[in-house]
Amino acid sequence: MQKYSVKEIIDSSKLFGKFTKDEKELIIQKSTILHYRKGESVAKQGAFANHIMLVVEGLVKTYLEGANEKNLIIEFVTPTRWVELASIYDANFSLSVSAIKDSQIMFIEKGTFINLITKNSAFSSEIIQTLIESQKHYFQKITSLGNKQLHGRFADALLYLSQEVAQSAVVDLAVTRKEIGEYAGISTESAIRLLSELNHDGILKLDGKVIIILKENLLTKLSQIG
Amino acid sequence: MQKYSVKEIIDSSKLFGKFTKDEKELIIQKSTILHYRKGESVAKQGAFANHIMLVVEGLVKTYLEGANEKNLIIEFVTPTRWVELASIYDANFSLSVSAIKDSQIMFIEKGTFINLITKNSAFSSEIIQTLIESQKHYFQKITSLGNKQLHGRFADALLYLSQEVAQSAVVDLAVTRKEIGEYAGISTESAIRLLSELNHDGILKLDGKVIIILKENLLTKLSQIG
DNA sequence: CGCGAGCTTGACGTTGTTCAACTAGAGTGG
DNA sequence: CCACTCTAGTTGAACAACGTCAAGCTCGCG
Repeated sequence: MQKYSVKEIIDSSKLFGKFTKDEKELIIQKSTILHYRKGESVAKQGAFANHIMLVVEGLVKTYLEGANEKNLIIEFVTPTRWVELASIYDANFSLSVSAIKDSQIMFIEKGTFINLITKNSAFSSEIIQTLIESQKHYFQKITSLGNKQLHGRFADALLYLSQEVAQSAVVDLAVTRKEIGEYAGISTESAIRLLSELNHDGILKLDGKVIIILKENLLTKLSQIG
Repeated sequence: MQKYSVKEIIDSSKLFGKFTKDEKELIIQKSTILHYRKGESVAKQGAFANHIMLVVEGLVKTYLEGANEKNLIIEFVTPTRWVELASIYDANFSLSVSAIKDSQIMFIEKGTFINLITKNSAFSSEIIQTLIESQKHYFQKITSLGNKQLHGRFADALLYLSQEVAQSAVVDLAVTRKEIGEYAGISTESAIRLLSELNHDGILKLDGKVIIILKENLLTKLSQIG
């Protein structure tokens, strides 16, 4: 796997396009990239947060740790996206984060980040827009969990994985059935049963961990019915 | 009910403390206060949004309209708080809003609001903080809906109503059992049954629509158990 | 080559919604 | 002011939806 440097990321990602040369230099000084193995924990819900995280390479999940050993996955984060932006103005992480594939995460020192927000209003507007974008995602999750049942929730999960994460009808992520269930808010067994049911009905095709969506419009219908 | 003027609100609420005299003057020119009767709709999910809303007096609810006629209440908003801040950078409302009590809502023209965010970095930081604060609320709702059952969800709802909305052990809002159910993500009948169960067990006391929390620590325990 | 994690399937039990019927109180029009 | 209606609240019973449990399988990794 290619190892990225902070400079490469800052020069290539449009997230940093609004910054001056000096500001970029500052970020480079105050940032570092760490490497995580598949399965490794990146951040722990409740832990002290003093950096802002950005996925540079790989795939991570963010999740809420429930009372009864049950996790609820909130998001699968791909490059190049912020992770747990809420930690900007929050001393502790609201979510846990762990790597699904081998991943590289860039950490920016929090004070520097806050400084940039204050100084650069174009950047702070972007952050606000990103937060609002996330908010819409949370509303979708709340709708899914709150007033849909099995089929609707599962369809939501598949549509999310395909459209938002894989950005393809071919969902070739290293995601387990358990994780699909934890994202959809259903049991692992239900996720498995639904997958094979939809496979059987020709709505999708299974090939090991790879899921190929064949009839997205039917999934959308399932999502709407609830 | 006292009728508020925009000027009174801007002079008295700390939300506007960071603005200069000129900025305040601008807001006054670009804002208006409207009155809503109990039950009236203030904003409709999906509708075009060109103002930012602030509850000045009364009580409103924000909710997601589900597929099968089921609403899911996201928040009960009291004075003086922003409603549906997401509409800053979103053309359409993500949520519906309606009045639970007779209410007064201040509407600020969106362009002006965006302008203030850009010009006044202290204000934009505050908006970011408010958005992050909401985010934590959404995570609580997701946890509640996603991995708790009846009792846990209901306890979450009561604790929210008492601690966040009423800010008192005496919950004297004009909220119906149906609305409590719609907040907790359970059926109206379940909400009723749980209320009378907890009443019977001495954990709370019912007096018509008024709910008095007697043993908050037990509710907290129920919430944790799930 | 063996072990464990992930996957799969069926049977069973629990949980909570839905349906139905009834009561009480608040609002409305004659 | 009274009758009427409609909404909110309440309770019990039946049923459907899903999670849980158990058992066996497969595949990849050490």
